[in-house]
Amino acid sequence: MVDDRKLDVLRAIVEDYVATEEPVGSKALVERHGLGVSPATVRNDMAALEEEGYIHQPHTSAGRVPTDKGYRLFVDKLATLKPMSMAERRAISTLLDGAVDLDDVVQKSVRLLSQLTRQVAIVQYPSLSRSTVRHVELVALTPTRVMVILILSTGRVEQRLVELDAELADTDLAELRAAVNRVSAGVQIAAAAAAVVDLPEAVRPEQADATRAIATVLADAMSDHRSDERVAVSGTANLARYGDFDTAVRPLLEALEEHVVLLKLLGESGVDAVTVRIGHEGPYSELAATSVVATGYGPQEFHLGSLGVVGPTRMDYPGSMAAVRAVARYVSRILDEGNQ
Amino acid sequence: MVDDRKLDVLRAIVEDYVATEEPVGSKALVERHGLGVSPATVRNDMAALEEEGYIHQPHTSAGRVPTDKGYRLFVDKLATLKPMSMAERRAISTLLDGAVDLDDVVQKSVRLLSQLTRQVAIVQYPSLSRSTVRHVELVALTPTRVMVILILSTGRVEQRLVELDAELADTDLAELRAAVNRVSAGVQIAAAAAAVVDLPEAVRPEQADATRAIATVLADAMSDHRSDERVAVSGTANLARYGDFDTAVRPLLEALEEHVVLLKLLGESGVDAVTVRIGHEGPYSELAATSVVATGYGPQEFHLGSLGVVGPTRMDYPGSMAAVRAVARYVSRILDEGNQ
DNA sequence: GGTTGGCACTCGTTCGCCCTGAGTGCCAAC
DNA sequence: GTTGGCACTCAGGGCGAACGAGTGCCAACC
Repeated sequence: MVDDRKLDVLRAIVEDYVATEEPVGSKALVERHGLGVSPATVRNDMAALEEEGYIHQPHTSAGRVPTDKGYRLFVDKLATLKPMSMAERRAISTLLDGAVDLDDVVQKSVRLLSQLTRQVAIVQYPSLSRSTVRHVELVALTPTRVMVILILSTGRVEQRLVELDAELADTDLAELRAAVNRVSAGVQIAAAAAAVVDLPEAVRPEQADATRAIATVLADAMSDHRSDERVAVSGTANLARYGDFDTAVRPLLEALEEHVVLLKLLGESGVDAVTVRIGHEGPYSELAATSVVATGYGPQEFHLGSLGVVGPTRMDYPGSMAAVRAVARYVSRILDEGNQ
Repeated sequence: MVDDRKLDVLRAIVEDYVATEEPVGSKALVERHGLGVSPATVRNDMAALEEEGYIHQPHTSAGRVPTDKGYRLFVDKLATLKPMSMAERRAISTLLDGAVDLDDVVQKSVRLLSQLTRQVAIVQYPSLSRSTVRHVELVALTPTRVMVILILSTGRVEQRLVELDAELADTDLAELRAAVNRVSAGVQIAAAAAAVVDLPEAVRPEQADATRAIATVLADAMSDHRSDERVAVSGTANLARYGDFDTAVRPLLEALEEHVVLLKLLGESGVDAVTVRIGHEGPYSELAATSVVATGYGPQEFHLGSLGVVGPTRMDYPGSMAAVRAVARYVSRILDEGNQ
């Protein structure tokens, strides 16, 4: 049975442990929080909490430390989001409003998030596969060299260089450009890729070769999942505050190099729903000492990407959750504005 | 006086210390390197080397450790570049030949460099300010919304969105596009920016407003030094091998977050000239324990950007220098090919 | 029945101690 | 100039004692 006071005790333990990084004992607990009961009572509660697996004693003569299960209960039942201070809100909006392009938005958000939370922040670039094609531009750099530029609804731009076997007249290029845009503008990227590869059959024979070359590259760019894996990371210096280097910092540093791993960590939480993954709950056993606080972002509740922070299980969940949500909302808003 | 044998002794000390991370004594030295003299002789030389400041004794009963000055002498006089193995060469060329665009080249090189050297690798994106304009594309997304795309000689693409006060006809846009390209194609970016701002006066009055808006944005993008500061970093996990966390790892992690700092670290060594900055020789006193091995890259000896590695002063200089040079050459070659 | 104060007990941490051994500097001999 | 010998230094490791934070349990209390 977990009654109210036991929850209070758990909350106090989590808060103290997060603040001090040291196992917390019954006496310190009643002193620092106005629990209104004696240390002995708290000890009884602690024994019960330990029995049920919410806290744990590193060794007999030490205080208690929350377990992953304990943090989970804390997050689910106890954590009320810390409201962002006015100054913080202002910092977010002025910083992000000044962003000039998509890259800039991502860079600035990730930086901001790491500063707000003093954790490692991760922001995924808006997913390529979920966006639609806004425009395709073909630019002849030389008569046999065409730069293909793909502009997506998110503001993302991809470019590729194509070498042609034969020269392509400007008028042909213009025709081709029109044709490509006809079948792909406004269309989801995967569908556009499919439509584009069918193009060569629809054009005049003398354009077929060039069209085929360009269509191939374009389809390739549209289905290039490499760019789906782009993420920005900031705040690795905050890892320096970690206690145990080998079990906590090193695996995390390694994970941060692997963008695929990062994306899996972030997961796919819905827009406006902050997900918390605590220690072993995550997919990687090496990261059993780290937690992830993440959420999705995108205009109109449409999931375009994820962002979040990673840190030690012993982290400030309420604060991180609030910051993650606040930044995600601003990013969503900005993407929305750029898109109208 | 530093004679040949003393240099041999210094080289042996550096090599052993780099390998073992422990102060090296006279006995171990004669055993592991065929110096052909007795430990006592080596001790005399060591005393002399210490006198002259090339090596240093952490405490009385310990072996010797090279000083920054010692590493400097080692690098200047002693380090012959370790030739890359055939396998390494092949890895470099196959990896980098597979790169699809500029971003990809940079990402892959930085990754490669960190793997080859097992250090933190840094690659600066080709400098915006040194490139020329290859093409400017104007795309009307809506009648009052124009996407400006700037394609540079390095393959870099910048894009900006412009909102117009009034609608702009397609024919006007085409005219404007032609005019912009006329004054800026092939021109160094700073000059192009200047030329573009003069455009509004050359066009028909009814286009002037739109032209002005577009020219402003374009000039802004051309002179945007923010993007000059872009760098890619990889291999931070290698920091985990560092000994002292607080004096070595933390300041470096912090520096890695500050791209401006990184660029200053990389410096501006000439293409094909590998520069080594050892410990305190660098501009930041907090980074007194780290060295930088860097070089410039760019086609035809033309400096477009820098790349290099940072690591502890106790690092494998010959290996790092060779890897840095090899990667820089490949990158230069690729940029050159893309440009012909 | 839950709460409290008291008390014996546990055990990780810290400190001081000694010892060991790697490495040195110096000197006399070659 | 090189070498072997030798006394000296001193960081690091191992050991044991003292310390103290924190506990569990029990009897008393409300």
